[in-house]
Amino acid sequence: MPRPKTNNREELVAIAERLVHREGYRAATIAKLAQEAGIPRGNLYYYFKTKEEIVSAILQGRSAEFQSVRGEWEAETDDPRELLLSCLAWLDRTRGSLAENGCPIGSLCTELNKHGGPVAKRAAALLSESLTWMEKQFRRLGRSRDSTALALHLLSAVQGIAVIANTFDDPHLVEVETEQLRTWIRGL
Amino acid sequence: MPRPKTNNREELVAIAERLVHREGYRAATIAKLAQEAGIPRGNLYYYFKTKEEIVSAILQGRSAEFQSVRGEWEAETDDPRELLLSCLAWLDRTRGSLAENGCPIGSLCTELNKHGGPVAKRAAALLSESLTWMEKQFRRLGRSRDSTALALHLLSAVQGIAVIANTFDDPHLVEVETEQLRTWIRGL
DNA sequence: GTCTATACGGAGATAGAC
DNA sequence: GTCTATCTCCGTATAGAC
Repeated sequence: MPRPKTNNREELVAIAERLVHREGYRAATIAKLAQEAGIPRGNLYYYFKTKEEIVSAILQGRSAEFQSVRGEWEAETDDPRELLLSCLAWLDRTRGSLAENGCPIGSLCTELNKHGGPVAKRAAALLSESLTWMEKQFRRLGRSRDSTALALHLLSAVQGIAVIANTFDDPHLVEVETEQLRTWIRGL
Repeated sequence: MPRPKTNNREELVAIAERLVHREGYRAATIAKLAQEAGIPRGNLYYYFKTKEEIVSAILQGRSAEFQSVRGEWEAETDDPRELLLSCLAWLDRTRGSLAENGCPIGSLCTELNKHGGPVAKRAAALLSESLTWMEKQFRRLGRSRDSTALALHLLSAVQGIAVIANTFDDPHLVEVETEQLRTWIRGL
């Protein structure tokens, strides 16, 4: 019998998600995670065999989350231009978080690529999903010739402004850049 | 008498620069640095009191390096558009390094901002210098009204493509994005 | 399932001989 | 100036009582 299931694992992943976003993979230690969850260190190893397994669970959660968000946009409109603008609106709404801790995927990719290992590829796959989605919208906009390049430009801009806004700790920069990107998308 | 001065300190900074670029601040340990330099761990503390002091020296070096590079561009031309294109040419030339290890400044900013501390601000100052320089060129191009936004867009694009190319370990992506940015600059 | 105790390695940093 | 030895703390992970 599964029972009400206090499902601690999911709660732990949620806490780890925030912790890793705030401090990065290396700095987000097992000790800190256990402390924030209010459980002893050793207990975590009942749910996760290794630290990498935790980050793996986080990435899986993020992937589902983004898929869900894109699903919501697509439920509202079918127009590719509107979909890309929805993406920009989302970027603008998350500016506070971006300025405070950077992009939860991008900063993780940057860190994990230096550290190496198999998790790095899983993180990269998340960005790849975004890229593919954007590419599809540009194609549907009639830009099948340069859809790859346009998607690259957009994802690049999103990741770039996340780095800059985080570096200068200034959410307003996201607003400014979003407005420029909006104008660009509208003019295509 | 200063003497021929084997000036080990500068050599150590150069080695640390590469190590930190390759592995990041936290992963670039004193032990690895000492090993790559071929000296014992404890010896490093004769030249640098703390690890932060090493990164501080690296940042100082990078700042001088970028100033020097911009100086070279300005020695070749006075035209602001050409100067911005020089910047893009440099971006394109460094694509191998960017794909392999990311932007040496941007990735450091991302990491140090999470770790906090006074060095984070010194790293941010480096990006600020680039931003100011770009802004100046856009102003001289006759775009004084939106020079700040345009500079933000350019620096953002540079940082963004560095993240993406590094994530996918693909220098070609830098070429593609550079070409788009070139077209953008030419059309201004 | 939950917790305590601890193994074991590696981090930054210091003391002091040479 | 250079090197060895070592201190102290913290990292992941495990063993095993309850």
